Amino acid sequence: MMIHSAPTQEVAVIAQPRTNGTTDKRRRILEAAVHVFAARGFYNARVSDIAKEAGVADGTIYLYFKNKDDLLISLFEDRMEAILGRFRGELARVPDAAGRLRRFIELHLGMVAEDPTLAEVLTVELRQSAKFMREYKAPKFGEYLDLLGQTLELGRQTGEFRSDVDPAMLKRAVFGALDEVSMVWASSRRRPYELEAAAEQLAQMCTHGLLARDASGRKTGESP
Amino acid sequence: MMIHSAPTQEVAVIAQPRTNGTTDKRRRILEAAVHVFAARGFYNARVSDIAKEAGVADGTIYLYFKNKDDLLISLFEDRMEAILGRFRGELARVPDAAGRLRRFIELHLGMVAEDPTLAEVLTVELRQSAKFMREYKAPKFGEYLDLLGQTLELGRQTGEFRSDVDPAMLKRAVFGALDEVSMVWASSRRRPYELEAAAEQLAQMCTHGLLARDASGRKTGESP
Amino acid sequence: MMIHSAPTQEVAVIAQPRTNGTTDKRRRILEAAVHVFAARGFYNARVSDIAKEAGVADGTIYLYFKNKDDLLISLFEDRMEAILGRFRGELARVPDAAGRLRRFIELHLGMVAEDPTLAEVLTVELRQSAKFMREYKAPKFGEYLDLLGQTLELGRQTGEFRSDVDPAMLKRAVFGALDEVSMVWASSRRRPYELEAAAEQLAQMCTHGLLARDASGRKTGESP
Amino acid sequence: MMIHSAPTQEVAVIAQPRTNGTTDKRRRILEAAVHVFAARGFYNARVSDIAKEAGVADGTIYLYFKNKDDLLISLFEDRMEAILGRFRGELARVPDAAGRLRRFIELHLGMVAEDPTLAEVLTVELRQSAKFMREYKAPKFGEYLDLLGQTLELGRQTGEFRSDVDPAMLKRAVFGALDEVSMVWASSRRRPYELEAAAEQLAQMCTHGLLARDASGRKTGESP
DNA sequence: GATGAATGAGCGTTCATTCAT
DNA sequence: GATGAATGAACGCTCATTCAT
Repeated sequence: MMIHSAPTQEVAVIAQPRTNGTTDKRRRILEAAVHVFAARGFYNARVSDIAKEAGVADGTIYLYFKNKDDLLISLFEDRMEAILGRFRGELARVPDAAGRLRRFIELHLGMVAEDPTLAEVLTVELRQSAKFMREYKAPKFGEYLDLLGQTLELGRQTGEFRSDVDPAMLKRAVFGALDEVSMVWASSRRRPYELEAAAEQLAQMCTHGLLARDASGRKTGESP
Repeated sequence: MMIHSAPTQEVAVIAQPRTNGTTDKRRRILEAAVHVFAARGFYNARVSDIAKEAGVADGTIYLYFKNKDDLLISLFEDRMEAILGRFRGELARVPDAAGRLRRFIELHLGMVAEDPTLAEVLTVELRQSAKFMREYKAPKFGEYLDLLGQTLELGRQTGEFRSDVDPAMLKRAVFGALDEVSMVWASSRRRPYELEAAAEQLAQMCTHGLLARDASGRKTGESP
Repeated sequence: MMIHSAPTQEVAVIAQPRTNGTTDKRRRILEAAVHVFAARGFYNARVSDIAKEAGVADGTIYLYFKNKDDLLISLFEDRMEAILGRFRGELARVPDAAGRLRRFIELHLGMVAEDPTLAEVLTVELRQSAKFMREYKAPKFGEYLDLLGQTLELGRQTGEFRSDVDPAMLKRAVFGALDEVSMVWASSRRRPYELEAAAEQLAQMCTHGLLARDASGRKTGESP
Repeated sequence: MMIHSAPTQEVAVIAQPRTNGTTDKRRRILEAAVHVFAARGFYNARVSDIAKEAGVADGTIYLYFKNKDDLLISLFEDRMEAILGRFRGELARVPDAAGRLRRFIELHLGMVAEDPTLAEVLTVELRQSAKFMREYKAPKFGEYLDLLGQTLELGRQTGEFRSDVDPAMLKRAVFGALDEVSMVWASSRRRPYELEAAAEQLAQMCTHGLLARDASGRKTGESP
């Protein structure tokens, strides 16, 4: 298994082809926002703190983002964009649903291990955003969830998973499990468990728990 | 299965022995806080809104709670107290670990079905609290998680569950799954799935996924 | 002539029948706003300056007024209310249009002489308000202008004034003349002319200029 | 009478002898400033809006004007310069004071009819400027007023007007009347009166109201 | 000269908390 | 205990102005 999943190829090849000033400043602000939001939470984070950490003036932030809310949203979309790209590539390599589910779990927790700070923000602040901006639909996050949903649906249709699995609900359940495990790990100073081991256990639980047939080939009981 | 799990005994027996004014006012404030926090989120909720909804003056809130943070914390502790009592009673009736796990899942989602508003607050705002009050340890919430942890540990020790299950991590995973499923259900105007069905599926996934032996009695592979 | 037109009756009798706290604080804020707006202009006036001058906290202003704009508007309406009351009473005592026009001029300039600071604000800031709040209709100011308009219309209908006078336009002209004369007088440290003399001259110009017949009883030329 | 007083000669003769870039850019900025100040008012106008409308960069404005205030001041001086030239030429053709006064009124309102946008700015924003820049003396505006003042003084000295007319005050009154009538006309979407008719009425009122003798040759009463 | 990205001082407004009644 | 008017610290955001290119 590969938790510290080294960014496979594209990242290794070229980091930032063109570092034009604009992109750079925007990137620095987002980077700073991750740290400050992680450290203080969205509501307690001061825009001026982010500016200071990014090494720009307060006003500069408003050249790149509409307001504080937009900064958080952009952060989500920006990071999710990259994550989605990587996940799609990785999942495509795995043919069976159970394998994909396992890979997803490994990738998710691998990502958390790589960048705990980002994980904290994506994990904790996403919830509030659902509250404080009723209108924000987090499209990228929807796509992320759908990677899970599609995997579950695939397994259901191929008969790999039980016919009664409800992807719309279970994608939330699996995500919720990963998210909580991630948050606890990322938030606590002294890491309470190994993420690699966690990935293995969660993969076991999720895949075994959903399989249509057990190891002996016997059909598992489906809900009536 | 029993999602709309009617409060079994204690609540029915002693409703409110003494309705002294003080307790009543405190209760009304907490009640109002649930609604306002659910509707607007902790940070966007104004103390004066809670006061208005509770039918008391703004200042009165500070007679019962130290500050806004304390109001949220007290809300957690207060509700968790009741929940813990009920859960402990219910779980004690089930002898085996798998059955207890299933019962916990049913109770948790049943609780959400009973009081979605409360679920929204407990579910969403708990996350932020971890952020905004580093010091707050949420003792009752720890006890709640431990009900899960003890069940998992029980199963592990009796050999019902695989020997490698890590209760400290898995209690988080199970809780995360329940929490996310609850939040989505409680937050969306039109309920995206049935909570009863969700309980059944989650119980299946969690119990089957953790069992030491499959239905044929064969040992399931444990992680090396 | 009576420029320093002593407030005839009502004001002399009872100033403020009930000085309840609320009214008092609101009054002090409005009073302070007059001074600060007069001294610095609406846009350069800081809300905190007004608060300081009123002897209240910044936030207190927002208990009585929606925002800074509303403070200016309320100031207009409040002062105009009182002015309208006085003017209506005074004008009713004069039967002929020319006399009323003269009395209006005397009252207007008398008011300026009494409270130059208020005059400065009413005079200068009213213009901008028309600009910066397109929606604000300044109803009381409309009534004030109509006192002039009605006087002109009266004179036109009784034949006292020429039949071609256009009250809608001329009320603006007369007001504009008074306003400009007032503003210059109130704004300049060393008063450039006597307001009493100005009132006499303006009254002469306006009444003679509008009369249907000159002193010899001959009809004055009307515009074709 | 000639309200739509076509720019008599000079403008037709020399349009723009040299369109060197510098002058052109300055001109475009002033032009844009007129529109933006008229549309939003001085304080609500953003320098960047003016730059955009002028088709130049924000910084360019500061190559031609010291700051935003200076832009407004320069606008006044620039436009007044042209206006003064035209007015002086026109007034010189009229020998008697009453005729000149009438001509001034016609020219002023004619100017407003020609360029209402400019009128709005000159009219409304001039007031604030008196407030926000105590030091700005608006020399050209002073000259403009003096055209009126000199006319009144002329009439007084020749005995055409009553001997007690106070030019220093009355020039303000006449200007105020014209200004208010202009502002209302220029500001309201649907023009509330005809400017030509207004000019005629104001000319009547001002001249008749000031004449030393009425149509029958009888001396009008002077103030004691 | 021209640009426009960057700056940062400045201000309006909010709202948790206090305390005189 | 209960009130709610008053407080004032705190912060998001704007925009005139600068200056490196």
